[in-house]
Amino acid sequence: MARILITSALPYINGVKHLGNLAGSQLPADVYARYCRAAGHEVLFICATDEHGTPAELAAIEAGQTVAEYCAEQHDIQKNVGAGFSLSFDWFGRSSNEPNRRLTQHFADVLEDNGLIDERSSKQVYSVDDKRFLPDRYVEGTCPNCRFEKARGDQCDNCGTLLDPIQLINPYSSVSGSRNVEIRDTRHLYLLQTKMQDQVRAFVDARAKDWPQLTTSIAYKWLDEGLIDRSITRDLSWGVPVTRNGKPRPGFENKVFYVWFDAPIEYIGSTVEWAEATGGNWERWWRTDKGADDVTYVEFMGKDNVAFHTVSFPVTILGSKEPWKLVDKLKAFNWLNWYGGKFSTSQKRGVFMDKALELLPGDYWRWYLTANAPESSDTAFTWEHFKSTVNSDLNDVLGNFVNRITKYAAAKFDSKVPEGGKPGEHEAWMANELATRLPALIAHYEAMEFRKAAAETRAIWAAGNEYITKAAPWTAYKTSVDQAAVGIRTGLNLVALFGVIAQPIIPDTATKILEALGVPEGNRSLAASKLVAGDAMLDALPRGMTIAVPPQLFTKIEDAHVVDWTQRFGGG
RNA sequence: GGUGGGAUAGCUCAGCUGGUUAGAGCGCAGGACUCAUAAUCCUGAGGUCCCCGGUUCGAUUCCGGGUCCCACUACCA
Repeated sequence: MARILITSALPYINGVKHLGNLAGSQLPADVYARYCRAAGHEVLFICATDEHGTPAELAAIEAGQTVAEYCAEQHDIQKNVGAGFSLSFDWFGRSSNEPNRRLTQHFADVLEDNGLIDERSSKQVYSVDDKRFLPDRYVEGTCPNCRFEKARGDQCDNCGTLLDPIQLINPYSSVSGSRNVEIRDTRHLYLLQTKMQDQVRAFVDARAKDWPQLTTSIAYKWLDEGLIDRSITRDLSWGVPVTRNGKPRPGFENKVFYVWFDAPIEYIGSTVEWAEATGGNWERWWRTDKGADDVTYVEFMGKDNVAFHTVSFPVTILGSKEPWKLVDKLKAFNWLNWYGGKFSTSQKRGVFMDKALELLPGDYWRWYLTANAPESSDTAFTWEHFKSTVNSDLNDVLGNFVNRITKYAAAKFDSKVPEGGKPGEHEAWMANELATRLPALIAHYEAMEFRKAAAETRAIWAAGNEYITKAAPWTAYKTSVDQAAVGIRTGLNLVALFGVIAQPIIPDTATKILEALGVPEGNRSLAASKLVAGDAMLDALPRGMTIAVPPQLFTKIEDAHVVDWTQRFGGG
C-alpha cells in the first residue's frame, strides 16, 4: 500500500469556476484520488480556495461586502458546488485561515534567516481616489509604443509590447477610471530566487523523468532564462500580514504577502486545517523527517500554473532548508474550449459549475470531461458532442446493460443470482476480454492517462453487451433454463464489475449499481490483485442472493435540450 | 519576438523507437436480434496522416524549410 498526497490547484475565490477549470485540475485530481483509494492506497486529497489578492478585494467591493464576508460566502459556494460534483476532498480549506498565515510567516522568516530575502524600494502606481496601489494590469493609459489609448500596465493589447506601468502616458485607474494617480516609492520584500537557481535546477533534473514534457519544458524554460528576484509582498490590507519573528515588521504594517507566495503554502495549510479538524497527523504527509519520506506527492493543475509549481514554490521549500515534501508527479492540463473559442463570462459563453449542476447530475459532466480531458492539447466542448457522448456511453452502453440484465433476472429468475449451468465458450471469451482490458485500465490510471482510462472503461462495458448478445440467454431460456442461468449469472457479475470500474469517474452511479447488487464495501477494490480475470470473477456474487433492479441510471439528452441550452449558454 | 504544444476519417481524438490492408468513439449505410431505456450486436462506406524538400530499399512516423491553430512569456490568477 502506497501513501499518496494529492493536491488540486487552488480555485481562486472570485466566483464559481467554469467547466474548463473543473476539467483541468479538480476533477482529474478527484478521479485519481478515487482510483488510488479503490486500489487500496492511503490517500490524502487536499484543496482550498485561494482568497488573497486584488481581484478578491475588487469583487468584494462590487458585491457590496467586506472582503472577509465575501470570501467566506464564496468559499462556501465553491465548497458546495464541488460537493455537487462529488469531489472527494479530504479537506477543502481556505488560504485566509490561520494555519496558512502561520506557515507563510514561518517560511518568510526562515528564508530571511537563510539570506534569501532582501528589502528593496520600487516605484508603484498609486490611485489617490481608490486609496490603493494598483497592480500593473489595473493601470491603463496610452501605449508609449503604438499610442493605443487603452494599453494595460503590463502589456499593450494592441501592439503586444511588454510595459511597465510607469511608462504609460496619461495613466488612469481601470478600477475607478480616475486619472488622479501618482507614482510612489514603496518598500517590499524580495525573494532572492537568483541564489536558488542551481538548487532548483538540480531538483527539476531529478524529477524530470517523472514529469510530462509539457511540465519539464515549462520548468526548463524559466530556468534557462534565469530566475529573477521576485517581490513577495504587496500594498494591500487583505492577505497574510508581514511579520518578522512573530511581530509586525516595521514599515510593513499596511502590507501583506503576495498571493502567489502564500497560495501554494496553503497546500500545507489546508492539510493542517484537516489535521486540526479531524485529529489527523499532517506532518506525516509533509515532513520527510516525520514520516512523509515514503509519500508520493502528486499535483494537478492547468498548464498556466506549471511554472509556479515547478520553480517558484520549490524555491520557497528548498530555500527554507527544512525537510518539506516536494512534488513528485505533476499532471498538467491544457484548456477546454467552448466551441473552439474561450469561455467568456461577460459574453455568456460557457457553463459554470453551479449552472451545470442545475442541468444534469455531476456524473454526466464527470464522464464527459474525463473522456474528453484536454490532456494532449486544447479540447473543444460542444453541446452536440456532450449529448452524443452521454447518450451513447452512459445511457446506451452502461445504463441499458445494467437495466436489461437486472430486469431479466427479476422477471425470469425471481430477482436472484441464478445457480444452474456451467460456463462455456462465451464466458471464456468474456474472461479473456477482461484479462487483457482490466490490466490496460489499471495501467492507464497508474499513468494518469484519464482519457484512455475512460475509453477502456467504456470498452469493457461494450464488451459486456457483446457478450450478452453472443450468450443470448433469452434464446437459451426456451430450451434450457440452466443455459440461460449461466448468461444471466455472468451478466449480473459483469454489472457488479462495471460498477466497480466506474467508481473513479462516475462515483454516484457506481454506488447505485453496487448497492442494487449488494456488493459490500470490501469487494469494490480496484487493486490489480483483485482484478484477476477468470471464471471466478464472473461467478463472484453469491448464488441465490437477491438483487434489486436499480432505478434508471441515466436519462437521454434530447435535441430540444441542446436547442434550449445553446440559447441559454451560447455556443453553436 | 521568444519558448513549447498541435495539424491523422464528416466530428472528437488515438497511433507510428520507420516496414505488408493507418485505428477508436460518434455520425452515416445495410443487416441481425427482440432480454432491455427505439437500447444492443454484426458488416460496410469514408483518409494525398497540413504543404515542399531531404535521409532511406521504404516516411504518416526521422531531418530541414514553410503554412495555420493554441498556450506560456514572471506580479491578474
